[in-house]
Amino acid sequence: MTDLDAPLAAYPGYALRRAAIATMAELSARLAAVDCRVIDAMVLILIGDRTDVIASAIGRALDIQRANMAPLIGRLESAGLVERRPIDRKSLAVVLTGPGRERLARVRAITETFETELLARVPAAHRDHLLPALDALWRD
Amino acid sequence: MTDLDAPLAAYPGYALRRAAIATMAELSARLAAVDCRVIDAMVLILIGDRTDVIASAIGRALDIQRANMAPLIGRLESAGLVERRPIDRKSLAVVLTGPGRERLARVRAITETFETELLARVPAAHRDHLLPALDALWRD
DNA sequence: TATTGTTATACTCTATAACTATA
DNA sequence: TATAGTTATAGAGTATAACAATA
Repeated sequence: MTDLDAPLAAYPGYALRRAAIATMAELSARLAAVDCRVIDAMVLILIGDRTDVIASAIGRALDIQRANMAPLIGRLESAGLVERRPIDRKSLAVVLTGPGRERLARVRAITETFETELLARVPAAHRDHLLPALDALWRD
Repeated sequence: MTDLDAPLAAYPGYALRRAAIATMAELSARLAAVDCRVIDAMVLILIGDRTDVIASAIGRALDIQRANMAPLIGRLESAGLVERRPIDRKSLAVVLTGPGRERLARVRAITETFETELLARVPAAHRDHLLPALDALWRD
Protein backbone atom coordinates (compact mmCIF):
# COMPACT_ATOMS: atom_id res chain seq x y z
CA MET A 1 0.00 0.00 0.00
CA THR A 2 1.09 3.57 -0.61
CA ASP A 3 3.23 5.14 2.07
CA LEU A 4 0.91 6.91 4.43
CA ASP A 5 3.68 9.31 5.44
CA ALA A 6 4.10 10.60 1.89
CA PRO A 7 3.07 14.15 2.95
CA LEU A 8 6.09 14.17 5.30
CA ALA A 9 8.61 12.45 3.06
CA ALA A 10 10.17 15.60 1.61
CA TYR A 11 10.94 17.15 5.00
CA PRO A 12 14.57 16.75 6.09
CA GLY A 13 13.51 17.47 9.68
CA TYR A 14 11.18 14.50 9.60
CA ALA A 15 13.87 12.25 8.14
CA LEU A 16 16.33 13.54 10.72
CA ARG A 17 13.98 12.66 13.56
CA ARG A 18 13.16 9.22 12.19
CA ALA A 19 16.81 8.43 11.41
CA ALA A 20 17.98 9.50 14.86
CA ILE A 21 15.29 7.48 16.65
CA ALA A 22 15.98 4.38 14.54
CA THR A 23 19.76 4.50 14.86
CA MET A 24 19.76 5.33 18.58
CA ALA A 25 17.38 2.43 19.24
CA GLU A 26 19.84 0.16 17.45
CA LEU A 27 22.84 1.51 19.36
CA SER A 28 20.91 1.25 22.61
CA ALA A 29 20.18 -2.42 21.95
CA ARG A 30 23.85 -3.14 21.25
CA LEU A 31 25.10 -1.28 24.33
CA ALA A 32 22.65 -3.24 26.50
CA ALA A 33 25.04 -6.18 26.03
CA VAL A 34 27.57 -4.33 28.22
CA ASP A 35 24.92 -2.88 30.56
CA CYS A 36 25.27 0.66 29.27
CA ARG A 37 22.83 3.22 27.97
CA VAL A 38 23.70 5.52 25.09
CA ILE A 39 24.21 8.39 27.52
CA ASP A 40 26.54 6.24 29.65
CA ALA A 41 28.63 5.38 26.60
CA MET A 42 28.91 9.04 25.67
CA VAL A 43 30.05 9.95 29.18
CA LEU A 44 32.60 7.12 29.40
CA ILE A 45 34.08 7.99 25.98
CA LEU A 46 34.18 11.67 26.86
CA ILE A 47 36.05 11.07 30.13
CA GLY A 48 38.55 8.56 28.73
CA ASP A 49 41.91 8.88 30.44
CA ARG A 50 41.28 12.37 31.77
CA THR A 51 41.34 13.09 35.48
CA ASP A 52 40.24 16.72 35.30
CA VAL A 53 36.64 16.45 34.10
CA ILE A 54 33.91 17.58 36.49
CA ALA A 55 30.25 16.60 36.19
CA SER A 56 29.10 20.10 35.34
CA ALA A 57 31.50 20.25 32.39
CA ILE A 58 30.23 16.91 31.09
CA GLY A 59 26.71 18.28 31.32
CA ARG A 60 27.61 21.40 29.39
CA ALA A 61 29.41 19.40 26.68
CA LEU A 62 26.57 16.90 26.20
CA ASP A 63 23.68 19.26 26.93
CA ILE A 64 22.57 17.46 30.06
CA GLN A 65 21.12 19.54 32.90
CA ARG A 66 23.38 19.79 35.93
CA ALA A 67 20.59 18.39 38.10
CA ASN A 68 20.39 15.28 35.92
CA MET A 69 24.13 14.65 36.11
CA ALA A 70 23.98 13.72 39.80
CA PRO A 71 21.90 10.55 39.40
CA LEU A 72 23.69 9.69 36.13
CA ILE A 73 27.17 9.79 37.67
CA GLY A 74 25.77 8.18 40.81
CA ARG A 75 24.61 5.22 38.75
CA LEU A 76 28.01 4.86 37.06
CA GLU A 77 29.65 5.07 40.47
CA SER A 78 27.33 2.43 41.92
CA ALA A 79 28.30 0.18 39.00
CA GLY A 80 31.95 0.71 39.96
CA LEU A 81 32.83 2.36 36.66
CA VAL A 82 33.80 5.83 37.91
CA GLU A 83 34.86 7.50 41.12
CA ARG A 84 34.65 11.06 42.33
CA ARG A 85 37.99 12.69 43.15
CA PRO A 86 38.12 16.08 44.86
CA ILE A 87 39.80 18.80 42.78
CA ASP A 88 39.25 21.46 45.42
CA ARG A 89 36.69 21.78 48.18
CA LYS A 90 33.95 22.60 45.67
CA SER A 91 34.55 20.44 42.61
CA LEU A 92 34.84 16.72 42.02
CA ALA A 93 36.59 15.14 39.04
CA VAL A 94 34.81 12.13 37.58
CA VAL A 95 37.50 9.54 36.84
CA LEU A 96 37.29 6.03 35.38
CA THR A 97 38.17 3.12 37.67
CA GLY A 98 39.93 -0.04 36.47
CA PRO A 99 36.62 -1.74 35.66
CA GLY A 100 35.54 1.56 34.10
CA ARG A 101 38.46 1.45 31.68
CA GLU A 102 37.64 -2.16 30.80
CA ARG A 103 34.03 -1.21 30.19
CA LEU A 104 35.13 1.72 28.06
CA ALA A 105 37.16 -0.61 25.83
CA ARG A 106 34.06 -2.71 25.18
CA VAL A 107 31.91 0.39 24.69
CA ARG A 108 34.43 1.75 22.20
CA ALA A 109 34.45 -1.50 20.23
CA ILE A 110 30.64 -1.56 20.01
CA THR A 111 30.49 2.11 19.11
CA GLU A 112 33.16 1.93 16.42
CA THR A 113 31.42 -1.02 14.78
CA PHE A 114 28.08 0.72 15.01
CA GLU A 115 29.36 3.96 13.50
CA THR A 116 31.14 2.16 10.69
CA GLU A 117 28.02 0.20 9.81
CA LEU A 118 25.87 3.31 10.04
CA LEU A 119 28.05 5.13 7.55
CA ALA A 120 28.18 2.08 5.28
CA ARG A 121 24.41 2.18 4.95
CA VAL A 122 24.61 5.66 3.42
CA PRO A 123 25.06 5.51 -0.38
CA ALA A 124 28.65 6.31 -1.28
CA ALA A 125 27.67 9.45 -3.18
CA HIS A 126 26.22 10.99 -0.01
CA ARG A 127 28.47 9.45 2.62
CA ASP A 128 31.08 12.17 3.11
CA HIS A 129 28.41 14.86 3.29
CA LEU A 130 26.52 13.45 6.26
CA LEU A 131 28.72 14.54 9.17
CA PRO A 132 29.37 18.09 7.93
CA ALA A 133 25.68 18.55 7.13
CA LEU A 134 24.61 17.34 10.58
CA ASP A 135 27.26 19.38 12.37
CA ALA A 136 25.93 22.53 10.71
CA LEU A 137 22.56 21.84 12.34
CA TRP A 138 23.71 21.91 15.95
CA ARG A 139 27.31 23.16 16.26
CA ASP A 140 27.18 26.93 15.96
CA MET B 1 38.49 26.02 26.10
CA THR B 2 38.90 22.88 23.99
CA ASP B 3 35.74 21.02 23.11
CA LEU B 4 35.23 18.39 25.75
CA ASP B 5 33.25 16.26 23.33
CA ALA B 6 36.20 15.96 20.91
CA PRO B 7 36.34 12.16 21.38
CA LEU B 8 32.79 11.98 20.01
CA ALA B 9 33.08 14.56 17.26
CA ALA B 10 33.93 12.14 14.45
CA TYR B 11 30.90 9.91 15.05
CA PRO B 12 28.02 10.55 12.63
CA GLY B 13 25.67 8.78 15.06
CA TYR B 14 26.55 11.32 17.74
CA ALA B 15 26.03 14.22 15.35
CA LEU B 16 22.75 12.68 14.22
CA ARG B 17 21.49 12.49 17.78
CA ARG B 18 22.58 16.02 18.67
CA ALA B 19 21.20 17.50 15.43
CA ALA B 20 17.84 15.76 15.86
CA ILE B 21 17.47 16.86 19.48
CA ALA B 22 18.42 20.45 18.67
CA THR B 23 16.19 20.79 15.63
CA MET B 24 13.18 19.08 17.20
CA ALA B 25 13.47 21.33 20.24
CA GLU B 26 13.35 24.32 17.89
CA LEU B 27 10.36 22.95 15.95
CA SER B 28 8.62 22.11 19.22
CA ALA B 29 9.03 25.69 20.42
CA ARG B 30 7.57 27.07 17.18
CA LEU B 31 4.61 24.68 17.17
CA ALA B 32 3.79 25.67 20.75
CA ALA B 33 2.51 28.94 19.25
CA VAL B 34 -0.39 26.95 17.76
CA ASP B 35 -0.74 24.60 20.73
CA CYS B 36 0.67 21.61 18.91
CA ARG B 37 3.40 19.13 19.68
CA VAL B 38 5.70 17.78 16.98
CA ILE B 39 3.81 14.49 17.01
CA ASP B 40 0.48 16.34 16.64
CA ALA B 41 1.80 18.22 13.63
CA MET B 42 2.98 15.01 12.02
CA VAL B 43 -0.42 13.39 12.54
CA LEU B 44 -2.37 16.38 11.23
CA ILE B 45 -0.19 16.64 8.11
CA LEU B 46 -0.42 12.90 7.54
CA ILE B 47 -4.23 12.90 7.72
CA GLY B 48 -4.76 16.00 5.57
CA ASP B 49 -7.92 15.71 3.51
CA ARG B 50 -8.18 11.96 3.81
CA THR B 51 -11.23 10.32 5.38
CA ASP B 52 -9.95 6.75 5.31
CA VAL B 53 -7.08 6.83 7.79
CA ILE B 54 -7.47 4.75 10.96
CA ALA B 55 -5.43 5.28 14.13
CA SER B 56 -3.58 1.98 13.79
CA ALA B 57 -2.38 2.91 10.31
CA ILE B 58 -1.11 6.27 11.57
CA GLY B 59 0.76 4.41 14.28
CA ARG B 60 2.38 2.04 11.79
CA ALA B 61 3.38 4.90 9.49
CA LEU B 62 4.90 7.03 12.25
CA ASP B 63 6.18 4.18 14.44
CA ILE B 64 3.90 4.94 17.35
CA GLN B 65 2.60 2.02 19.41
CA ARG B 66 -1.09 1.33 18.95
CA ALA B 67 -1.61 1.77 22.68
CA ASN B 68 -0.13 5.25 22.55
CA MET B 69 -2.37 6.32 19.68
CA ALA B 70 -5.51 6.24 21.84
CA PRO B 71 -4.54 9.09 24.19
CA LEU B 72 -2.90 11.00 21.31
CA ILE B 73 -6.02 10.98 19.12
CA GLY B 74 -8.15 11.52 22.22
CA ARG B 75 -6.23 14.71 22.93
CA LEU B 76 -6.66 15.96 19.36
CA GLU B 77 -10.35 15.11 19.60
CA SER B 78 -10.74 16.97 22.91
CA ALA B 79 -9.14 19.98 21.23
CA GLY B 80 -11.80 19.75 18.51
CA LEU B 81 -9.26 19.12 15.75
CA VAL B 82 -10.31 15.62 14.69
CA GLU B 83 -13.32 13.35 14.97
CA ARG B 84 -13.68 9.60 14.82
CA ARG B 85 -15.92 8.30 12.03
CA PRO B 86 -16.91 4.63 11.94
CA ILE B 87 -15.67 2.78 8.83
CA ASP B 88 -17.19 -0.49 9.93
CA ARG B 89 -18.06 -1.84 13.35
CA LYS B 90 -14.38 -2.38 14.18
CA SER B 91 -12.49 0.56 12.70
CA LEU B 92 -12.69 4.31 13.11
CA ALA B 93 -11.37 6.80 10.58
CA VAL B 94 -9.64 9.82 12.11
CA VAL B 95 -10.83 12.85 10.15
CA LEU B 96 -10.00 16.55 10.48
CA THR B 97 -12.81 18.86 11.59
CA GLY B 98 -13.19 22.43 10.32
CA PRO B 99 -11.03 23.81 13.13
CA GLY B 100 -8.66 20.91 12.45
CA ARG B 101 -8.19 22.03 8.84
CA GLU B 102 -7.56 25.60 10.01
CA ARG B 103 -5.00 24.36 12.51
CA LEU B 104 -3.38 22.24 9.82
CA ALA B 105 -2.93 25.31 7.63
CA ARG B 106 -1.05 27.06 10.43
CA VAL B 107 0.95 23.94 11.22
CA ARG B 108 1.90 23.61 7.55
CA ALA B 109 3.06 27.23 7.41
CA ILE B 110 5.24 26.81 10.50
CA THR B 111 6.61 23.50 9.29
CA GLU B 112 7.43 24.74 5.79
CA THR B 113 9.28 27.74 7.19
CA PHE B 114 11.12 25.55 9.67
CA GLU B 115 12.19 23.01 7.06
CA THR B 116 13.32 25.70 4.65
CA GLU B 117 15.42 27.36 7.34
CA LEU B 118 16.82 24.02 8.47
CA LEU B 119 18.02 23.22 4.99
CA ALA B 120 19.41 26.74 4.54
CA ARG B 121 21.68 26.18 7.52
CA VAL B 122 23.38 23.28 5.74
CA PRO B 123 26.30 24.45 3.56
CA ALA B 124 25.27 24.40 -0.10
CA ALA B 125 27.82 21.75 -0.98
CA HIS B 126 26.17 19.27 1.37
CA ARG B 127 22.54 20.39 1.16
CA ASP B 128 21.16 18.04 -1.49
CA HIS B 129 22.81 15.05 0.16
CA LEU B 130 21.10 15.36 3.53
CA LEU B 131 17.66 13.90 2.82
CA PRO B 132 18.87 10.92 0.77
CA ALA B 133 21.55 10.16 3.37
CA LEU B 134 19.05 10.28 6.23
CA ASP B 135 16.44 8.26 4.37
CA ALA B 136 18.98 5.48 3.87
CA LEU B 137 19.30 5.23 7.66
CA TRP B 138 15.69 4.41 8.42
CA ARG B 139 13.71 3.66 5.22
CA ASP B 140 14.55 0.11 4.18
C1' DT C 1 28.69 36.97 42.50
C1' DA C 2 28.99 32.89 39.94
C1' DT C 3 29.64 28.04 40.15
C1' DT C 4 29.29 23.18 41.95
C1' DG C 5 26.81 19.49 43.63
C1' DT C 6 22.65 17.83 45.18
C1' DT C 7 17.60 16.67 46.19
C1' DA C 8 12.95 16.78 45.04
C1' DT C 9 9.53 16.89 41.75
C1' DA C 10 6.69 16.92 37.68
C1' DC C 11 5.97 16.15 32.99
C1' DT C 12 6.63 13.93 28.54
C1' DC C 13 7.51 10.02 25.91
C1' DT C 14 7.51 5.29 25.22
C1' DA C 15 6.94 0.09 25.88
C1' DT C 16 4.37 -3.83 27.54
C1' DA C 17 0.55 -6.46 28.93
C1' DA C 18 -4.13 -7.40 28.98
C1' DC C 19 -8.84 -7.11 27.59
C1' DT C 20 -13.01 -6.65 24.37
C1' DA C 21 -14.90 -6.79 19.97
C1' DT C 22 -14.96 -7.38 15.05
C1' DA C 23 -12.87 -8.45 10.21
C1' DT D 1 -6.79 -16.07 13.32
C1' DA D 2 -5.50 -11.46 12.82
C1' DT D 3 -6.68 -6.77 13.58
C1' DA D 4 -8.71 -2.45 15.97
C1' DG D 5 -9.35 0.10 19.92
C1' DT D 6 -8.68 0.82 24.60
C1' DT D 7 -6.94 0.98 29.55
C1' DA D 8 -3.50 0.62 32.91
C1' DT D 9 1.09 0.88 34.14
C1' DA D 10 6.03 1.17 34.49
C1' DG D 11 10.32 2.97 32.91
C1' DA D 12 13.20 6.38 30.64
C1' DG D 13 14.34 10.94 29.80
C1' DT D 14 14.14 15.68 30.80
C1' DA D 15 13.12 20.38 32.95
C1' DT D 16 12.57 23.49 36.91
C1' DA D 17 13.15 25.09 41.46
C1' DA D 18 15.54 25.27 45.52
C1' DC D 19 19.32 24.75 48.77
C1' DA D 20 24.14 24.62 50.89
C1' DA D 21 28.88 25.29 50.19
C1' DT D 22 32.86 27.16 47.88
C1' DA D 23 35.50 29.61 43.93
